[in-house]
Amino acid sequence: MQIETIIQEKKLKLTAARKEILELFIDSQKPLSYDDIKESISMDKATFYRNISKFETESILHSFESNDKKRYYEITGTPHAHFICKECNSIECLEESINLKIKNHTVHDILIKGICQKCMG
Amino acid sequence: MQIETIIQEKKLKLTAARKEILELFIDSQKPLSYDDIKESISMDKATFYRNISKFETESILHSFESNDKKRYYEITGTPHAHFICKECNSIECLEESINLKIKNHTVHDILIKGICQKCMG
DNA sequence: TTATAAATGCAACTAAGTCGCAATTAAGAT
DNA sequence: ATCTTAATTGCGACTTAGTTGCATTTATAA
Ligand SMILES: [Mn+2]
Ligand SMILES: [Mn+2]
Ligand SMILES: [Zn+2]
Ligand SMILES: [Zn+2]
Repeated sequence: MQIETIIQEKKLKLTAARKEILELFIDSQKPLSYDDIKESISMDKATFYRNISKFETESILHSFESNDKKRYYEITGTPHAHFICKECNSIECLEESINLKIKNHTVHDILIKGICQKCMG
Repeated sequence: MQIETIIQEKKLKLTAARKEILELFIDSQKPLSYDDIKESISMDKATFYRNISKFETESILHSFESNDKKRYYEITGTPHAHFICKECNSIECLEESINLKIKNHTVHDILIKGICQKCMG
């Protein structure tokens, strides 16, 4: 996944901030919040959120609200559901695809909440 | 569903605020946020949230975070999934039960996000 | 190069929810 | 019926995630 290619395809300017953000998300195996990465990036949070916003409208990233009031972002790739632990707030990408249809509705995401293995003791 | 019975079973004090909150949630066909009902209640928001919190630990209510940064609460009854429209933020209770197991995880809730009938045009 | 629209940093702001504290009240004991 | 006391309440101040206005900077293409 080439950052320059992604940016050029969407006709966006390739800035240092955008490179930093995309590198982080491309390398990450799980969704990240601003809070997760604020120490690893050098831009202002306004810049972070404005770029995230643009990446979302361009479908480069997508996001969901977790249980902890934070929004989590990840690269748009193979669609998959997420498991959120209500106890430790950890998020797992579920690779096993869930086939789910609801008539008169278009399903985009599935979030499953419960207790993860660690927290079950 | 008798409010007095619910309160007494959990050994809570029956206050005016609690009556107001429970009446609203018992009558509602869908989950509600503080913002949805703040005009309909007479207590302070701190009182609302403290009572909601107590009701959640007593399993009288349960809640989830939607797409709009607000938390939604509903009476704990028959377990069911929720559909959240990403466009209009409306929430629907899905009565058709979804059978879903993930090994080494306890599933409590399922949130499905997408586009509702209204928003599909 | 230079022009210019887009992007950035900063600070001030918003909105949902939380907390400390003094005053009030529900409910059991007298 | 009144007293006692822990639980509950209202208020205001606070926290936290994210947003916005504006002056400055920068990526791109003419
Ligand atoms: Mn994922
Ligand atoms: Mn419901
Ligand atoms: Zn966990
Ligand atoms: Zn909708």
